[in-house]
Amino acid sequence: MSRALETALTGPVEEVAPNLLGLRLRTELAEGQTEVVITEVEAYAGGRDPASHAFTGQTPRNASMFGPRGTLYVYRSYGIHWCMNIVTGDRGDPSAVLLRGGRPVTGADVMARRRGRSDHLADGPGKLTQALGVGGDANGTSVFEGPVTLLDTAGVSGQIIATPRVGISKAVAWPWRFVLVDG
DNA sequence: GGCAAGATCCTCT
DNA sequence: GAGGATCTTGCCA
Repeated sequence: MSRALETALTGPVEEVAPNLLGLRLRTELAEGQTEVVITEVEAYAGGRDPASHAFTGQTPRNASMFGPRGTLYVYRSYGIHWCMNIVTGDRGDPSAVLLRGGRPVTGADVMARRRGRSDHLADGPGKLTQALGVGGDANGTSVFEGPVTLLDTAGVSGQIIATPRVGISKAVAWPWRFVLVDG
């Protein structure tokens, strides 16, 4: 694993979240290798964030958010989609970054097969997990060990903008959504 | 044991 | 632009 990557995940989640933009996320499964550049994230600050799933404390569902830094928290959204977070807090601190979107760089054909279409492969939380083949079995695994692996930046340049978060009903005004735009 | 809400996506009009 | 699909979790009785 890369010490630099672990350092990039260390600190207040709202400062760590933009660090993830431009990094690569890779899965290597039977269907083939797929890799995206992370272009959209949201910060969720666990116990001090009313919009976080961990705000009311630890439950069986969100237990992986209380794991060590780099743990994946994967949950089912609206009974249909999977959404993926990377834990950034120390063990016991459920701060995490929701991965909302990415740009395919490797294995776009594999993603298209998984998605059943060739456009909009990973431009949303549910689409990203589907394109990468990530599901509930990845919950609790570490991005430093796989099967979902966080990799260093591909040298992507761009501008980072902060906006309010999407799809939540609490603390909606906090500008904790970060987007990488071409620069 | 029942109920309400949810960090979404796709199709159709 | 609007609405339906679909199901798990957590809370309350």
